[in-house]
This record gives sequence, structure tokens and C-alpha cells, in this order.
Amino acid sequence: MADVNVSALSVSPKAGAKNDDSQGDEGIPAVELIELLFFAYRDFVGDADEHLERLGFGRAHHRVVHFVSRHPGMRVADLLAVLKITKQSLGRVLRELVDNGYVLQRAGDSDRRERLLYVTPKGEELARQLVALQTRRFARAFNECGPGARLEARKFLASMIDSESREEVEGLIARANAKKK
Amino acid sequence: MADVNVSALSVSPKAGAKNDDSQGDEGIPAVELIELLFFAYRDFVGDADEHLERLGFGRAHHRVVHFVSRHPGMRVADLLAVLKITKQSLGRVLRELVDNGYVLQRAGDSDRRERLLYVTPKGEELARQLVALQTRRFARAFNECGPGARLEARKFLASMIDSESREEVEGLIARANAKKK
DNA sequence: GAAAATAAGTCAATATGGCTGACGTAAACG
DNA sequence: CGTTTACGTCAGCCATATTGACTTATTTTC
Repeated sequence: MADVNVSALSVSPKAGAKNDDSQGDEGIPAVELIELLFFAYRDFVGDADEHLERLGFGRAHHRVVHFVSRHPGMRVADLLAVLKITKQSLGRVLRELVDNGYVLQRAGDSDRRERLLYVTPKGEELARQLVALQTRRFARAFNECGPGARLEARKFLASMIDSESREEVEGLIARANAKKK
Repeated sequence: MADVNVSALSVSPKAGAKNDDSQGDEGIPAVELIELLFFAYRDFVGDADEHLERLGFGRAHHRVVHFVSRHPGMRVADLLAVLKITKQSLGRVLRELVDNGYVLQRAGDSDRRERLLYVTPKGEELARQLVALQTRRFARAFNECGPGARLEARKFLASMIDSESREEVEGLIARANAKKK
């Protein structure tokens, strides 16, 4: 990273702050959290990026395979709603995944206009590998942070989501867990 | 988000898991955390995206203004190292920011090949506004999570960063804090 | 002092992943 | 039968990233 003048390497929360509220140093400036989240997310998606690159896929493919794997039989419209992208953007990515045998589409039973989405075994395996990579990162992190951190992180992450979409996301996760048992 | 068949809306950590370790439900599957991080980050950057859009800027501009504001006088090479992008990618973005009076460049004192980067008052104000937006999101989150969460989140986020880059990032943050005092 | 290395900028071509608008087709709804 | 819905697709645009090659200015090295 080059050395932009190395000094003040005191890693602990904050050195010369006027924050001295008895128990815990809660005076961590938000700008630190902003930067840490930026770098953490970059490395987090980096795990998958490497793997995907070898297959000629990108992040867009990742998201599709992931959510289709978690919600087998979901409709194209549902996927669009989750990803919040346009039909046209999804189109190319979905076509590539179908062409390469990672995803398949079947007309809906009750409504044959619907193209229900499923991952093939190949797609399921890809999704599994990608989850495994990122799971490893979480495992390492919680291993360092000690017990309780996992639950705390879950609460924290959920709280960072827009309050308007939080319930939708929690519902989505709950339904996926229910399906896959 | 459409209704992909609403059922099993049990939001609590995990319903039918075999995880019954006395005290805490630490059995939160990593896939939940993966998805929560995805949605949390999307909303997190969304805050800034809206604001930037009105100025005709994108995320790339955000990152540049942010880091230059935090590290006044940093060299172009340093910025490239932090952002891990190429000189060519940075080029356009930097030019636009300079042309619009958000960033200025000055030749280095000791080495006049260097173009040291500084934000103008206008750039500083933009950086401040963007930090304020994201700070608000963190504040809301910790308000919900209760005391201690801030410190926990800081540890968690730092632990999510690649171990090889963690020290660099911590050093970067420490140096920025030291500078701005 | 000449040669080499370094910091930065730039040109050109390319890829990815978004976007809008317009239009088509099949199926369901009423 | 006409309208709406679900999906797909064509065409074009934009932002952000990439690689490779080259220039300029300056510092360092021999």
C-alpha cells in the first residue's frame, strides 16, 4: 500500500479522544466503520470473484445462482424484485447461465406464462462452493471475535438495512430456510 | 418484493436447528449473514449514491473524494494502492473532480514529479455530507442494537478483512485519525 | 553528466453490468 | 374478445473497470 508516512499505529479504538465514559470506549468514529465496511465488503465479494472469473462469470451471475439456489422455483419477476435490476439486465446473465447449464426454466403449473427458475445440480454445486468460500470468511472472523459475535453481527447487519426493506429481507431469509429445511 | 409464497415468517435466528447449546443461539447459518451483508451494503452505498447522482458523480468519485479528504496530500500512487484500481481508471474520475473544483493537485515539495492530492473546501464539504449520511445509518443501527454493539461491529468488520491487508487498513485509519486530530 | 528508474498522464480498445425505450408473444383474466 | 400480465428481446447509452503502449517530467544511480 506504499507508505504514506507511517505513524500513530495505535490500533485500539481511539487514542486521543475526549471520550471517557467509564465502561466501554464507544467513541469509535463512524468514519472508521465506514472504511472498515468498505474494505470488508471488498474482500468479502473478492472471495467469490476469483472463483467466478475462472468460469467466465461475474458478480451478476453469482447473485442469480445464489438466489435461485436458495429459492428454487422462483419466478423471474421475483428475482428482479430481489435484485432490484431491470429485466434487460437480468436477461443476458440469465441466458448465459441457462446456456451453460447452471440454471433451468420451466413453465409454471398453474400459470404457464411464468418461467420458474431452478438451478441444475451443476448450478447447485456452484452456489454451494461460493457460499462455502464466504462462510469460511465469516468463520474466521467470529473465531477472532469470540462467542456471541455471530449473533451480534446478525443483529448489526439486519439493522443496517433500510427499515422499509428489512421485513422483506427477513421474510426472504426465513422462507429460504424453511424450504431447504 | 412480490410474494413468493409467504410462509414461515419466524424471524428469530433459527427455527428447526439441532443447535441447542445452553445459552445462546449461535447457530445462525452463514448463508443468512451472507445475504444480510449483501443487502446491508447495498443500502449503505445507496445513501451516497442518491446524493452523488445529483452532482453527476458516481461511486468512483465518492471513493476518491473520501480518501483524499481523509488523507490530504496523498500521492496518486497511494490512492491507486488504496482503491486497488488502475491509473487509467482513476484518470477520468480524478480529472472530473479537478475540473469541477472538488480536488486539486500540487507538485510535491521534495519530489516535484509527485502530484499531491487535496480536496478543496467544496470537496471537503461533499466528503463531509457523504460521511454524515452513512454515519446516520450506523447511528440508527447501533441505536437498535444497544450499547456495546458499536465496538462489537468494529471488531467484526475488521475481522472480515483479509488478514494480509488488515494491518494496512488499520494503519490507514490510524494515520487519518492522527492527521485530522 | 548520461542512463535508468519513477510518478504521473494519456490514447486506444475492450469488457461488464447497469440503464431506458420500444416492441413482441403467449397466456390469463374478465 | 379485449386487456393485462409475464417474459423476452432488440437497440442504444452510460459508468466503471480492464490491458497495453507511449509520453513527459523529474529524480536517482552509476
